Amino acid sequence: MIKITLPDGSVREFPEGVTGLDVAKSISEGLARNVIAAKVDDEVWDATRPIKKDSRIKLLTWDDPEGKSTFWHSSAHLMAEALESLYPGVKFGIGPAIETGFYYDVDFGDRVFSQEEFKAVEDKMLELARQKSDYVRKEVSKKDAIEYFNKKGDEYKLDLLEGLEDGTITFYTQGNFVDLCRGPHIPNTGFIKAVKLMNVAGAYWRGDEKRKQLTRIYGVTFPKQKELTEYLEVLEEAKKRDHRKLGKELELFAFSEKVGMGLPLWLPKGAALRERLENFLKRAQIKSGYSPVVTPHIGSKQLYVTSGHWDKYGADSFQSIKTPNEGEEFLLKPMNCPHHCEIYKTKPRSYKDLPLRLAEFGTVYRYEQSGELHGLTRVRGFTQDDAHIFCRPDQVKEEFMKVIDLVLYVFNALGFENYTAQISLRDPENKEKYIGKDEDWQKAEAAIIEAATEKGLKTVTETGEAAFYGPKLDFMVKDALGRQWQLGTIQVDYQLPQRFELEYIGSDNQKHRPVMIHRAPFGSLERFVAVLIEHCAGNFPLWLSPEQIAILPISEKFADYAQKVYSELEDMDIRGIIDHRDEKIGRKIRDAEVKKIPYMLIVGEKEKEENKVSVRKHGQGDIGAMTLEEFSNYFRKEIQSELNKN
RNA sequence: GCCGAUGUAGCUCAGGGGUAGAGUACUUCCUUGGUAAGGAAGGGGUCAUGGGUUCAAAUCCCAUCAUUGGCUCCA
Repeated sequence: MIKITLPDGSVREFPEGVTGLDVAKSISEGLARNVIAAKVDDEVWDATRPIKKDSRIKLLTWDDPEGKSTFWHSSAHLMAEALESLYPGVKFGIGPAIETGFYYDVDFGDRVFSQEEFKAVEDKMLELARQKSDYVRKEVSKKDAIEYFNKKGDEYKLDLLEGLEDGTITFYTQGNFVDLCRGPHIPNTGFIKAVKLMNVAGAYWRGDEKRKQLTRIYGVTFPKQKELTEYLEVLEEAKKRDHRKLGKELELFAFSEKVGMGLPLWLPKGAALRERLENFLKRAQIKSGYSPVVTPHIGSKQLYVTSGHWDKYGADSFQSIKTPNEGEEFLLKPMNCPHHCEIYKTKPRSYKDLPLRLAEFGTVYRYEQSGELHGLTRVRGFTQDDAHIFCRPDQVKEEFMKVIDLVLYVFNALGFENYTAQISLRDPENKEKYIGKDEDWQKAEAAIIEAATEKGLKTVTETGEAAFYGPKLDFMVKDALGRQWQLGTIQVDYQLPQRFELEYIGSDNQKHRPVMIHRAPFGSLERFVAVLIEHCAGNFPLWLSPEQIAILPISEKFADYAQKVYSELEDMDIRGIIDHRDEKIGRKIRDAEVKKIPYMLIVGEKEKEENKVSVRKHGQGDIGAMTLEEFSNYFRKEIQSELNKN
């Protein structure tokens, strides 16, 4: 007999070789039907795998994240089985579960697999699922495994096997499909009730550009049809929030083939929004001791040779601008830091001058690969809300924490609550990818981790994601379709000050080297606006709305009064439009609602007489008549509360 | 950059080897209407661009460009 400890702490005895499923059955039949896998001493196991020693176990169902991922991983196998039966001879790469769903990388040989064939594969998967084939785990020797895949002719599995130790290799079989797999899996295919293939894409084998490109098929499955339907509805909703769609509908920005790909054009309404964001941050930065500066859009090539960027990115950038003079070369600036370093150098600095915080909304240009461009989130020309803090080494942590405060202030004012802070450290295995001394890296990494911990940020740490000159902390936010984007960033840099030979005179009257902190709370205005659009589904906070009010005269008889209201509001710094069209009020209201204008002011006979406006709030309806004075107070109060959230 | 998909009116899209369609927006006229679409008429497209096949191409084929889903990349 062995002792099994359940999550509630209770201990039960079972014969050796008991399975998670057996344990579930001993609790209730209902639970047993829903058990997908079992967590045995922190490792997820098949629910049907015998347990041989005393263990803690937790039964996993669809409601557990690990249950879902097991379910989807098994679904990937099911899809592979379907593909193998429909397209004999296909070869398989890897087929993991992902955040929602799964994919499998498949080599179809010369055949092109397209979305047209999804239906057939889905049907086959459901047919196979209905057979309720068990997922059977089998330990195999490396020799036998190699022999099996040699015979099958699957070079990808053979490649994977090379990296595996003999004695740790397992196969899983369901129906006619055998796969090299660590597991775990759901008990049988019958759990899978709803199947939807999402899309196909190319993916390099092992993520290596130089290797063969496989066809990656994405799918998602559910234990109930209803859950699939709900999931698809959520996706539909997300599409409605897509900033590319809303940006066009709300006339915020546009792209032009003639201007060039990845170069956004800000339309009047988008520009208004952007300017408000800029002013908001500028004010906050002045309060926090930043000094605004302005630098040109190009810089001599020598500037970037000094900074090290030329070496690192020169070949993959917009190429240099030549002048009529022989040998004179300039680059469109891809970042503002080198310019700011030169500002630092314009005069000798004392330790008493530090920290020096130079801020600039600097527009930069980067040659992103064409396939990388994406709406406003990935463009070739964008404006960073950049600043560089030059400080003494002993000030790094404090400055870092102040920047975190500023970023959180911005996020709060705009209602971002779902973000994670990603700490990116260097990959200790690949030190040649980075410049600078080990000692500096260690100091910088420690400072970031400490600052983030002290501020109580929710963090994830990624090794190998650091910039080439230093570690960083990025604030990550998801877009409407669940794609993750980097917004604010804070980076510690010991390298540039060295390359530019920046110095300050310490209290000891000796020369010292300052540390530089790069930071951008928005990241880029472009990406920030994109994420903001999706975050609020185009219903911007009142203070940011490009058009805060729409004045809707009942008929053209009230055009004069409407104009008077408009001018008075303008004096109160409330902006908007008058709808002078020859349309009925119902129509004007509808159009203003569709344009997501926060307030509609309806003016007619009644209002003119009483010198009032009838106020209608977007998404809510009529909130009654007010004098302009009353409306203005109401309006200001709302803006106040928006900006003072927390 | 790579693999797949897409490109028809300002916008959303239907159609499809025999010379172009809807809704909406726009213009004009009628209507002066009180809280989410009043009525009528009209203008608007080298069917992304360049080649090829064909008596005939917007439609089929190829290339290019752009968009898009991913991959790789992201100072």
